[in-house]
Amino acid sequence: MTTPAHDSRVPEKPTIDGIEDRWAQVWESEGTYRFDRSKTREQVYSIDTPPPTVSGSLHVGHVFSYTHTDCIARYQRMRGREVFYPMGWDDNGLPTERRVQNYFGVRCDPSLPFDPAFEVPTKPDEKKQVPISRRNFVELCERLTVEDEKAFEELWRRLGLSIDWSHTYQTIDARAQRASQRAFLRNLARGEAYQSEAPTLWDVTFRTAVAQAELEDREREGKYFRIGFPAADGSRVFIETTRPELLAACVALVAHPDDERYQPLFGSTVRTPLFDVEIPVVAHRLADPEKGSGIAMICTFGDTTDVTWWRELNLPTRPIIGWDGRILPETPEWLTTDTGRETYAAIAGATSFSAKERMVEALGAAGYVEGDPKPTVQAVKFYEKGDKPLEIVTTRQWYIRNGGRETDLREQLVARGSQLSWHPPYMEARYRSWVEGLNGDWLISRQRFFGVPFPVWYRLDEHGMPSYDDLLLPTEEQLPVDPSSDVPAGFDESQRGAPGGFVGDPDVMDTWATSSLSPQIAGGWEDDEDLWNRLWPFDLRPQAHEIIRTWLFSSVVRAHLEDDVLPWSNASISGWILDPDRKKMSKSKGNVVTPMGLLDEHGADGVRYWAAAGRPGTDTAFDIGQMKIGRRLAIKILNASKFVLGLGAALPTDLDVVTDPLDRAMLASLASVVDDATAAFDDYNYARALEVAEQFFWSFCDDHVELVKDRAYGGRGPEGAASAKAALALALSVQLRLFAPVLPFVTEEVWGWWQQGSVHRAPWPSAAELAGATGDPAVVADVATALSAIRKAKSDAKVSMRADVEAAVVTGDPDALGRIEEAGSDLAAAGRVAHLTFVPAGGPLRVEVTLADQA
RNA sequence: GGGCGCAUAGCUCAGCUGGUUAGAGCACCUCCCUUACAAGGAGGUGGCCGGGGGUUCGAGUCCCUCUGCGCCCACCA
Repeated sequence: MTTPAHDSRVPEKPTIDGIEDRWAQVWESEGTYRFDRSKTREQVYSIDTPPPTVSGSLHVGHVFSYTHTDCIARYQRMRGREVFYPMGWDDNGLPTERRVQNYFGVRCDPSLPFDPAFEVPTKPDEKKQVPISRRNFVELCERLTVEDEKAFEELWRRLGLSIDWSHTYQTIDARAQRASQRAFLRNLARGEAYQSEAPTLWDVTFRTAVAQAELEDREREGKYFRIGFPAADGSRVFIETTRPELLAACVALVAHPDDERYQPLFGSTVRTPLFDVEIPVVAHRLADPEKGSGIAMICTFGDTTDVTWWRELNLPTRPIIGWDGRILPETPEWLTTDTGRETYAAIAGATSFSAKERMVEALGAAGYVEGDPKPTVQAVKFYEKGDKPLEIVTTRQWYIRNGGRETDLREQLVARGSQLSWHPPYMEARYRSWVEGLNGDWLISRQRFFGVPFPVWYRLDEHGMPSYDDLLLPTEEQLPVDPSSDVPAGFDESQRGAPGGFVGDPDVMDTWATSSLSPQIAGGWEDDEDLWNRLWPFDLRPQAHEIIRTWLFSSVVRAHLEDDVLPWSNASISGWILDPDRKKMSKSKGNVVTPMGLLDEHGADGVRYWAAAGRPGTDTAFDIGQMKIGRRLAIKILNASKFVLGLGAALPTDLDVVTDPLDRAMLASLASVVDDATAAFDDYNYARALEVAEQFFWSFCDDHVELVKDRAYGGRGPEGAASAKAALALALSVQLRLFAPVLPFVTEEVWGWWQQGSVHRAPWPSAAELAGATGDPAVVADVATALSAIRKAKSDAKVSMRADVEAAVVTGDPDALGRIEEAGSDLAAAGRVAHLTFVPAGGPLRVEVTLADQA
């Protein structure tokens, strides 16, 4: 009994145009990728899908990396694992806020009351943004993200991601808020979360604190000014600084303890120019004798080194920069002289830029500046999403311990990184160097609006001042809560802000504080224990390399603290898309070439082919050419399948019908391809799996199919035909399944012509199903070589491949000749050779071709 | 300053644990409308495998070093 032979389901003119929408609909209605939650943990393969930032643009980079994960998901599914493949949307946080501001022309002013009748400006004016209440603002955020998420979903479906669309989440939705708040409360209860009033890196544009992981250095041109500080004996101590505007915040001068030039000064004091504040000269190992004059001024705070000095040397705090990045308007109390107070008045309220100009002018006029300013290029810390240098201001913030201050925890987290299987392995180095280089705990609070609020209220004392040690917390059952509208137990709304009452924490969590819980959110942690136990810990975290320090590390921290485990066993790291000029694909280019446009033009399978050809972790050039090749491969699969099935080929129930040596050799060769592809996929190397399958496929089409064509048509009797057709059908079935993870549409299309069900739920091919074919793969290679030689003779003679050959004499070593002779009649038929003879001889394989007279 | 990665045909890249004359696609040249496919097929041109040392019977493949590029990290007065 065999599968029904060729039937009318094979179309006359097959095409790949338009098959994406058709199959996407079938997969949806059939529930092809629906997660079966009756399966146990051992049967499940769970993926912690990266939630894309929906307020960002749809970019070819998305298509690239999400295709990689989909290939793995499809492979695991065919291997028989029940794949949990959810989709999340990262919609909370600053990117959305910024997009809403620009899109609608509004800005959030938390002091305004909610306006139920608010309507967005008809013409957004970026210069004059309309101030609106926090609730109005959040509603606009939600309105816009819904649109963005639709666009992403449409793209993902069109690309053929095998996601279970019944498992989606948003990082702003109630489930994500509940998980974030619950995890935070547990961190708090265990002492892993704490608040602290401390110098914090601060973005003056967004007016929020920024975490170490969100910093980036940017080169900036600056100038060193050489400034003299009057010493007690009337001499001057010269320092060099790029930030003279901070002079009023100077609390000490510092030099290296071994620096003989300055040793006599340690313990003495100098006075700040113009401000006339007496400050000590101190010693610290971090002072670099090679830099500038070897002695530096310490200000509160110019950079993070200042913070270290300030902390370790117990220096006073004299901040002059406010939350808006401007010099504080009030004259500080430590300035006591008239000149000092006048000088300060001249810079009060100024931006640091103009304050610098005014200070340089004043210092110069008073003769404190020596020489001309020296230009320099310095690396300055920026918030990665900001465009003004960060300042350091002292604020009260929430932190989670991440090993930045404790050796034990840090070592545990480094060890977690070693337990994780990295693909490719060298990516672990980025993790380790980041964790080992941490210099503080994880700052998770942001002074923003569209995020998960801290589930915390503070009791107010009789003067209406919050007591930060007296936290009022919700129970886990109450979550999620918004402390700005919800009321703590035992209070009512009238007590908000009143003496003896309460006040809500105004801050929201950093977006990483939520997305670090993506497996918990997607997997139903504490909300759906039944689901959770079938998934946790996850099998795979796919992500990009630039967020190892943020998303990957913070996720490891949360799982380590909560459950003392790794959140997943594997991490696969994708590279970037590069411009043709080897630069990271820019936003502008990404917008010109829209992902949807690429899919329209090259087909989803074509685009996926390009993506899957990029090695794991490797930055890959954006290459339309590869997409065209992929599209051609898909069309070739369609046509080759049409041919095989058009012969009436059907899957054999017993491999004994495959009697011909060439057929058996081809199947044996395919078996080793299956082994290679399987090993590659097990190693998360979709690119290699594709490569070996593709290589086999082209030679299958060019050589094997051509060789057996005549026999399959019945040219040498029914037994030979049956062997050829059975082998072709089996090879087709195996190859369709090999290609299915990368080219889901065309393989499904062909599968539908002759098989039941979806190829994507069919078993991954195994060498075992080809084990009956105990052929010699060398036969394939040798016969192909001989066929090539005959073709070359025709090509050289500039005649058609159909031209008749009078005689072909094959010479070579006896073993090879024996192998070719086994397929001699196929070779003669494919080459149209009248007399094929074999002459054993030394040396490489040769074929002497005598063409028939051309009529 | 420390670390990671990359450097193979004009272009984009394979080359797994070292083993016969180094591969693919694109591009280029020549030819072929052949009944699966002209959105195709056949054949061909093209490479001191970044430079220099070393290990080995044998190195694109391992070691050292240099150069160039990219990225990550670093306390950037």
